[in-house]
Amino acid sequence: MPEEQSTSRLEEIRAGRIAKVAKLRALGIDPYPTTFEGREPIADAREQPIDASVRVAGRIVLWRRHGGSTFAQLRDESGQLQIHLRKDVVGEERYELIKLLDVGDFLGVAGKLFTTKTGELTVGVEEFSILTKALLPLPEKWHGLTDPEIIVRKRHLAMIADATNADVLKQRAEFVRRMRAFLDGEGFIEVATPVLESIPGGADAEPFITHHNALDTDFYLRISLELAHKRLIVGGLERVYEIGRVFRNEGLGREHLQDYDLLEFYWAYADLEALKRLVERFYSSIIEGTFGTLKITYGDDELDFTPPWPEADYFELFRGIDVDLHQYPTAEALLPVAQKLGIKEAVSGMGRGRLIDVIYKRKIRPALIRPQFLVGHPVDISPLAKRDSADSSRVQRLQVLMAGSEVGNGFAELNDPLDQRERFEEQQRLREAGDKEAQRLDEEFLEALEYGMPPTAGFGVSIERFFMYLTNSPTIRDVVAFPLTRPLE
RNA sequence: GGGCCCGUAGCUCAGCGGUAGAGCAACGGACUUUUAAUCCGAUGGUCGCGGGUUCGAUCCCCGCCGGGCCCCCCA
Repeated sequence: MPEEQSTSRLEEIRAGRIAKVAKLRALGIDPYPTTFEGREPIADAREQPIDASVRVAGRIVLWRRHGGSTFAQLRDESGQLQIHLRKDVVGEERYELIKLLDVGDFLGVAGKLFTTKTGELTVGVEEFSILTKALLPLPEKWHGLTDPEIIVRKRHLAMIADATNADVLKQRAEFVRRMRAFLDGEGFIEVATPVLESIPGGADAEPFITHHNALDTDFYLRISLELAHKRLIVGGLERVYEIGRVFRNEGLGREHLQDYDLLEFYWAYADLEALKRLVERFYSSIIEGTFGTLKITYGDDELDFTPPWPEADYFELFRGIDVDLHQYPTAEALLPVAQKLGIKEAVSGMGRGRLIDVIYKRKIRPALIRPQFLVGHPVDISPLAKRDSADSSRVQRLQVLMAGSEVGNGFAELNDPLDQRERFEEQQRLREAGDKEAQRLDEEFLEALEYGMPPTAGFGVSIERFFMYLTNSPTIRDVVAFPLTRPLE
């Protein structure tokens, strides 16, 4: 006697639904018709008066059969509406078809609005037609999906189970739309620059490597947009911006992705003060436009973006932890200070910039909660920014901070080609000393600067990072449709 | 890359050395205004994968795979 074939529940359900598809076809009904003429969004239908005829379509998300009468919930992108099917209205033969329907299927219905005795707005269905037969069952109606792995790997399913997944994506679209609208309104033009680069530049990060077959050459995926934009400024454009995907070969974490959308803009003949005022107006516009307020809640914190924002000075903050950066002009001098502060990742061989950066990120940044500018960074951590004319160890730079995190970075762009070359050479030395994220010397960029770049202010912000904080999302993956996952098998 | 935790039915979860359970969904039936509808019935499992210990492993041990949180890196 042969072993009974083990069939999983899922396979049984799927087989049962495929059989229903066949039954529908046998009855001359197409389970996958092309359209449903004259449909209106459910949200619009809900605005209609009682007794109005409506024609709506959507996914069946709830299904309650009571013999000769059946209630169901239909959901489209705009909303959800109850429908009521009655044997005596649609006819016995049509009513039998509901046995071939399942939660998850798409249905189109026409009928008149009424209110049930419990007060729920409902379509009294006169006609209905199946629009799409689903083969796989939906998650459980009460608890929905909670498995974080499925939520990330099968976002489409998570969106069906919980529409707030889709709401975040819609809100992000609005946020980005307002970014463009603001910058367009300020006379910036949107440009597109290459994703594949010979030398990745403009940021401290490890790149991804890819290969071009026809040229038989390796290329890097860009880590920022900066250098290409400055070449456009050299070329004569005065206000440019781009919203583009960048790629950084780094670890994953609650506020880190390996690919994300960076907004950068570059503004010729503007200085740091002008940039601050523009950034305040820009953030006010996109935040208030998208969320209807400038007061944002993140975790336990109330964050108010109403300008003008307070300003914190980089060197002052260090003095606040009893470190005068001017007293430690070299890495060797600074290292014992970092170690005394208990920063375990401070080791010999690190450059001065890295040491300063790690002290800042460990001891200072976590306390910068309210929206504010951070200004006056050391030149060591800002190889592309113009020096402060009053103190050449510092640069004309601003960062936007909120909730202990960076949500914006800009500076007066370094346009002295000889100084830029020296900064790159210093970065080069750091690379050779083992700093994988030190920047690379880009001859083409240096040559462009030698043709002359007007005084320029530039600014960049990670859209996902910023948006994560604005939406009070616990992790950055929550604001991305399909975050990277390890492949299965 | 390191530390801790998790993986049982399509989904949400119990069980934790002795023949694998519940709710929802699905299947058959009753029910023409329900709201997680209700009621009756019958199903459904390589207990992530591979080794080991044991008379016996979903359970204990080791390894692997996938995931989460915290570090590291970074916006």
